[in-house]
Amino acid sequence: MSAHPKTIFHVDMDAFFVSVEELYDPSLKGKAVVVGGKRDERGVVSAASYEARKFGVHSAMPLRTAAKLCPHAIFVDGHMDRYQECSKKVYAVLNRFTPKVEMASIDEAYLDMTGTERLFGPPLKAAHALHESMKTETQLSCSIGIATSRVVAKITSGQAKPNGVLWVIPGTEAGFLAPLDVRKMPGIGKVTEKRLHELGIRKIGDLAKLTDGYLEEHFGQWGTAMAAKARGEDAGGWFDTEIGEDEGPKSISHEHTFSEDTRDQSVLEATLLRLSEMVCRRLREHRLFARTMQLKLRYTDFTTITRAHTPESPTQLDTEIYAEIRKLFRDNWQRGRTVRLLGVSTSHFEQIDAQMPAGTQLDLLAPAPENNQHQRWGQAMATADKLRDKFGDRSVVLGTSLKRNLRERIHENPVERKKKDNGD
DNA sequence: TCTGGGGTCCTAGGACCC
DNA sequence: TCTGGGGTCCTAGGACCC
Repeated sequence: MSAHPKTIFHVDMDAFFVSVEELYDPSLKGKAVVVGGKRDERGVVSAASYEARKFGVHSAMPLRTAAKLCPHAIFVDGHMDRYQECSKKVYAVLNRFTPKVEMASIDEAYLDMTGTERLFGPPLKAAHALHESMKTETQLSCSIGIATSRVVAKITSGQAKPNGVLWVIPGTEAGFLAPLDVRKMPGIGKVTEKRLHELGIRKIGDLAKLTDGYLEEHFGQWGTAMAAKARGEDAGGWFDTEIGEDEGPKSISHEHTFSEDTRDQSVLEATLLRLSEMVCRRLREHRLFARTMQLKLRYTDFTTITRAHTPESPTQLDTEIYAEIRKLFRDNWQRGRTVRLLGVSTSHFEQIDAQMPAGTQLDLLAPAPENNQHQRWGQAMATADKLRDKFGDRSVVLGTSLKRNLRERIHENPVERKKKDNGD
């Protein structure tokens, strides 16, 4: 332990999706509520109220299972836009306590509160003030874990749930962690838990006792990191990074599970077009250009494949991304085999500053003749995005001439175009 | 019980280069 | 010509998280 331990808060919203739904429909309060879809739909539970949890319902459980366990539960669809809105309000509250905030997901955040004593007093006092502000300003309750590392803070907030504040006094980390099941450790899931159990390791304390050598032998690099975490240290990887650096997304994806499996090529390709458009729209919102495009394909029997391609030049154009995705699909789909899910993912981003005078950076990305086209299409798509924002996704479809044009470009053979670009 | 959708990180192998 | 070793990029799959 260093001479000046850090003070890390992990703030975790209680039953976030359910609580937000209750804000919109107060009659849900105190009832068994399941967020994620209708009781007879294909899908899983996104969140369950504490009342529903009493019946064994938990997130990631199939909706139909939840309906059997808790027949009187109220099933509601998720509303990501609402959760996103509330998440922003949560962030605003946190940001008043320290600029070193990092949203780890839509409903949880890490705060580096080191050195804020003069402003907010000792950790517990600061945490209670934060807890109070959160309640009054968002009408939502949270739990707060306080510790000297991210790992321990995260585990602590879990122990504090619901609606609690818990502080692990510096120096007592190992003792606090020792009696907990290994499963409580972030990063240890079903599979690793089973492997640890087979080795007779059940508690975090068991883990902390083992030598680095033993763990590395069985789990590689991950093993030594686990041992350090069991002692309460943020050992390498993401946990070791400073709090508050916003790095932007590393991948952007959309996927869709059909309500009924299909082998209809036109349906499958229309879905891929839609997913490509959704992905591209978000690329443009983030002003990102992607190099790697990945297709995900899940058959009825749940076997899943991913196929990726990384061309030289990055893009954010629907036409180009769809053309790649469709090629990957046609090359890899076993024709006639029914499909359960399709997904489109992009990664390997390069950011191109929109303020830059037109034609400087872009020249590097596309050969001269293609370049103007490129820019015009970029502008056209951005305009379409704006229209959709104004009038809604459903009501505004690409105009017919634009659409025809789009179709023509999609049907261009991408391989032929590439050859031309290279001057072959 | 018949298994969503959005992400992150890690591993392992092959290609390719020096 | 009978083969080393390291680094980097790419791909595929999988564990894990909310």
